[in-house]
Amino acid sequence: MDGVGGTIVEVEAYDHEDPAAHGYRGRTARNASMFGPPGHAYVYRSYGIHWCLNLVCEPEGVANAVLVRALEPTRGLDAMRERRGLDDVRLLCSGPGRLTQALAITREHDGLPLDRPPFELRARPAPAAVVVGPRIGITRAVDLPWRYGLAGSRFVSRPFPRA
DNA sequence: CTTTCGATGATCT
DNA sequence: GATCATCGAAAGG
Repeated sequence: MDGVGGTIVEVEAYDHEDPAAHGYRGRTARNASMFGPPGHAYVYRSYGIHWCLNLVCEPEGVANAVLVRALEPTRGLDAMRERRGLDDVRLLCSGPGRLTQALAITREHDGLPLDRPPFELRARPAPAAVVVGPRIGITRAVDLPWRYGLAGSRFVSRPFPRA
């Protein structure tokens, strides 16, 4: 993504039968890309201020997606700092609205494939240790433990509950 | 440390 | 008219 990026350290799952998901009540103009082919982006405006990035999951035609909530920044740190108006690496991408600002993701990226520029999504070289917990900032299906984080990462948007 | 609250606009009812 | 998968600043302990 334009020379900036990092390692995904926190995501949340949104299933098509999940009352908290945008796709739950069927296809609309906003969530159309959620119903499109897997491996593409679903980007929407949040609270009129922020953008949020989802990775559309299979199967095609079913509204399953994963919200990217935090990255550990690895490339283009200075560009991110400039966009965010911050120096603290820890705060550059530790939140769904923050990482889209740091990466300059907007509605223009909605529906784009994640394996081609400007995106460049790659698999992690080795399996990661993962921690789970309840999702953040939602009002329905609050108890589903569908928030996943990289164990021990200091770059998650908020700490995970202690085991 | 914690809680509260305003910003801001598209989307949905 | 109400809701919202957020953030950051401000105020209170």
